[in-house]
Amino acid sequence: MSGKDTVRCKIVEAAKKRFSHFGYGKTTMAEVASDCAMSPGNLYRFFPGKLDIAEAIATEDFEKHLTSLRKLAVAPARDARQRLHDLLFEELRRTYHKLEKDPRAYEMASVIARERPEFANWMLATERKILVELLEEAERRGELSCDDKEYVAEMVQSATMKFRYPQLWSKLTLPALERELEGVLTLLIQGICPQSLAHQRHGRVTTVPA
Amino acid sequence: MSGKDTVRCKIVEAAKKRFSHFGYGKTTMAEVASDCAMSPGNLYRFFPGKLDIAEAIATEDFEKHLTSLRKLAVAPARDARQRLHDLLFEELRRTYHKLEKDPRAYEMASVIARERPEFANWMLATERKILVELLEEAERRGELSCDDKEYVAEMVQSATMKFRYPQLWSKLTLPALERELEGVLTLLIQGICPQSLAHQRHGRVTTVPA
DNA sequence: AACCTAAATGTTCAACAATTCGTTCAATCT
DNA sequence: AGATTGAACGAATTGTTGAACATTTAGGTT
Repeated sequence: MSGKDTVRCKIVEAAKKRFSHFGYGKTTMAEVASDCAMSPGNLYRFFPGKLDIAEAIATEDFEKHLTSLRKLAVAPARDARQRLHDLLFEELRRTYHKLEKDPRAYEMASVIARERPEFANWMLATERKILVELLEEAERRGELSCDDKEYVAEMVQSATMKFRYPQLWSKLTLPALERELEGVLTLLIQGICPQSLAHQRHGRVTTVPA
Repeated sequence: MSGKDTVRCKIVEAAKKRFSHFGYGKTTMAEVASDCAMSPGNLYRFFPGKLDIAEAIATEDFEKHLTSLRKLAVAPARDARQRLHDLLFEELRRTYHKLEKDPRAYEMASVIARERPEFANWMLATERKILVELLEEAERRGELSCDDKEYVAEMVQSATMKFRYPQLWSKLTLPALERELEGVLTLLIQGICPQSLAHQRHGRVTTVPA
């Protein structure tokens, strides 16, 4: 996205340090500017505003996250259920730990979510594409089949909403959240009624019971 | 719960009018008291505090809701999927319309949720009992079977969290929410992979594919 | 001309003051 | 004695004001 040592990148780095150390609200444009040895006004030649710097940081972080999700979605050694498990748990743990370790991240997340709802939508839609990839790969391998994968992916996201920004919606601990996610995942894969006890054993899912 | 024209009931009725007309925050204890032709101090012989009056109103309302949910959970003419559908949709529509029609209700809901988290937990647990009833009834009828019904009920609630206080977590319209809930419900009942295309047709669920 | 600065501007925010309101309780009434 | 009152207290809320801040822009520098 942004070249290595461009001015733009310098600004993002400076802001990253300030934001994570003092928080978004307590960081002034003047401080970020002086860290880059420039005047506050000059920042506006590179970013439309303060929020856009925060968005750039969030985007950079999210892109990193995405590549690891993409790997999990099509991992050769794991079956469909395991891959979905890996994906959802990676998501849960990443955001949980991020918000756990510094409450500054929480502040940034809520400011962006409030002021730039379209950004959150973009992230959701991007991750949905990965879910679709997972479903397509599963079909290719004959693990499961469903016709409208975009729709199914959307519903999976809807059902796992609670685990996306965990501490925004509940005060549950990570183990409690993991237990719930495991349960929801099982429901999503198998339905409420375990159709075939044999297949259920190893969580294997087939298109048509043998 | 509370007899018809007791003093306690008079207070609740007066508060109900004030709260829904002016909002919880803009209603003073003095006003409620004067509506009941008594002094502010006397209210405290009947309620520990202002929040407890709001809680009494919410409880009364919730109890009404509960009886209609209980009927839906064991309706004789409908199969398990339909009953779960009815239950979840009733829940969604009720709260959506309640918060739609007067934004005062929204204020009350969030004050209670913030100040009295145990109340929200109690509501969730009470509704979960109804879900368990539904599952037990389904097993009796041979519609589906699962061993730990308390656990399954908890997971169903977890997966449908988004639809419980709709406008608290998204700006979606009612039709959009209904479409999503329908999709999540299907996933929960059938799992991602439709095991038997024949059974899937009418959304019928059986314990073991014939 | 491209790049940057620094002062100007209008908005946001925090600290403080004033007021209102929930709650208590000593006094009053029945 | 038990029920009720209403003045009194402190917590919370509101209103206000001044400083701090994000953003703009008129200039200066190379």
